[in-house]
Amino acid sequence: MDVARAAEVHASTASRALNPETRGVVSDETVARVLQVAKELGYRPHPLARGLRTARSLTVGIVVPDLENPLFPPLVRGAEAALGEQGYTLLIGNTDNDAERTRTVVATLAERRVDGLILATTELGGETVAIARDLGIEVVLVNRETSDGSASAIVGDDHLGIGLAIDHLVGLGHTRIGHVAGPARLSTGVGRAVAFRDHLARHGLVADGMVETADWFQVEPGLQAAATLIERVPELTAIVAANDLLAIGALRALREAGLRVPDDVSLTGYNDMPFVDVLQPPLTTVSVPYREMGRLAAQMLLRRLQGQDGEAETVRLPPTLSVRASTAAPR
Amino acid sequence: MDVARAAEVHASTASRALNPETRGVVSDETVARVLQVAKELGYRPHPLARGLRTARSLTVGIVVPDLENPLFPPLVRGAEAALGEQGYTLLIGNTDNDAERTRTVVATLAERRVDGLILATTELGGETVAIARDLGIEVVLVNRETSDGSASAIVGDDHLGIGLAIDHLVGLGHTRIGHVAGPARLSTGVGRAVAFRDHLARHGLVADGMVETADWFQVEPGLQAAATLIERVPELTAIVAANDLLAIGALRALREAGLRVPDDVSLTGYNDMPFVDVLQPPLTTVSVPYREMGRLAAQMLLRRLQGQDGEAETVRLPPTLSVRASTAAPR
DNA sequence: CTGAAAGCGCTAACAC
DNA sequence: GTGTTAGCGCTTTCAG
Repeated sequence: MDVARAAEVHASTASRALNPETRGVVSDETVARVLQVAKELGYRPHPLARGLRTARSLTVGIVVPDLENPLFPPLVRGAEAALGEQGYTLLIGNTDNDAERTRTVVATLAERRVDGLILATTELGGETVAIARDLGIEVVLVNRETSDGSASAIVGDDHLGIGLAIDHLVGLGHTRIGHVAGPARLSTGVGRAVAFRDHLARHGLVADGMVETADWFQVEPGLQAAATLIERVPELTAIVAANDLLAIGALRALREAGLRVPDDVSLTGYNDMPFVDVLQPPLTTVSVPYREMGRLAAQMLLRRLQGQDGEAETVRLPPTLSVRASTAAPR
Repeated sequence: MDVARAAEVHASTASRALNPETRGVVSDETVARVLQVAKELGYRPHPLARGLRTARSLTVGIVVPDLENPLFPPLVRGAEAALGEQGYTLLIGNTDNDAERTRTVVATLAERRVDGLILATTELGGETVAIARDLGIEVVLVNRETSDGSASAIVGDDHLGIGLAIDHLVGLGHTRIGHVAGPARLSTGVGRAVAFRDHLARHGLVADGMVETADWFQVEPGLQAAATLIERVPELTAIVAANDLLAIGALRALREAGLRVPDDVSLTGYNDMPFVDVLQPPLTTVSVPYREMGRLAAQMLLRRLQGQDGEAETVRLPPTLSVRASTAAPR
């Protein structure tokens, strides 16, 4: 260590002076000299060497199924910002929704000795979580949770979000409200469908026969499901879609059926994806604070890494409703 | 190294057997035994230790201005895929378009000893490139280039892309074509405006007075610029927007002016952002292969890291035209 | 073809 | 408060 030589101290003393944690042990004078010299020499610590010694890489991995799905970038961005503040760097892995790739990606990140892992993958048993745990890697889930709640998670409060949409529609006077649900194998699909039924019941409305399930969170399945729904229940005046892509599909189905939005049928989405505000009509949708979720997930992970392990906790962030022009009072 | 012990060879022999590059030096029999044992023991090499010794981290950083801009995720994803295939991992840094943050992010990644850097930041002198070079880090630019062409870059061929849009419109019979240009301080803004003039000239059409510049690649500035343009040139029958957001703004401006798309005025965008195909009308736009660009940037970087430095080269990828319903023959 | 020895840059345990 | 010593896990000379 050339800094040590230049400051005329031993390498270990220099190391202690450079590290805020151990700095207290060194005399103020020495600390000052070392820092001074380090600055002059433009000293940059070598994280690989440090990591080799301390078994901590100051590195966190984030695993997403599909970065091109507009839901994930804000998550990644929020996490990156929070981690950067604490001197951590973010490694990214994309799994293409493939279980096999998920395993490889997690294995790669584990091999890289990430200190922690933020998992945003969708269809994933507790399996991956267990693997990570075995390797001694802290895990925080984001936008999903394990069924047994054994892992810490940051999720949006879907029950509340669907409630916002329904309250809004009921407030406008709608009583025949349908739901284009997401796939039953995804927790978001099921959860929102359950919430839909709960909230209708709360308002004394019937949900039977008002739900049609799309088998994928995509435009085309949304179109299909919505078409089936409006054919079966022609008297409905509003549709709550389980996400924005399904809503876009529903919008098309309605248009193809000769129905106008919102004049004939009101429509709501979920997620507030970029540019749903420029659709025709601009979509009323539930806005989920994804960036904040990424941020919180990172912070929770860091807290756990800094020792305060404690119980696994699940934070459920409240969404808000972005009211736009796709909803109106029924005729 | 427990693998070595179990295989009853020296650690260095095991190391040689495990490394494909040096494997030839070891007897086939020994190689087989070591690989066998390594497999049984589930041996995973420790990249930090290796990196410490070899001064290579098998890590690449990507710097983007704003991951939430839909242009960047495909870039990152393409890069991640290509790097993963070669055993490299991707570190991500977001700069919020801030020069100061760009410096810190690059510094952090450099400190992490990334082997190479993919830079997708927009407004950036050769400064960052120079810094990285000084630190001995290979750099490849993506979606931008330095003015002097000193750094390797993968970019879209904007001149060709604008040509596709104009040829399409001219082919439909349009002769009075306007341009909503992007900001003059961005290379994409200027480049596309120049291309617009070139291609009109090629078709013997006049560009004078047909260009209006938006001062930001956003919906609102697009609306303003388009409004000004159609007021000044009411006889125009088509607008080429310099990007999709500007096109969405133009769509609104046209609608507000009581003009229908494509009946009264045809409209084209640029980038083929997610969901412009679900606009009303679906937008005809120039589709840029961003994922492919990310992929190529990563591959070019890897090639340079593997020694074949050579000259800096700029690859200009041809875009394609996605013809949708926002363009039609003039009345 | 294989073993021995050294060292990448840093930090932790142990002296003094 | 500071120096000494050792070692993280791996690769790379250098011998033999």
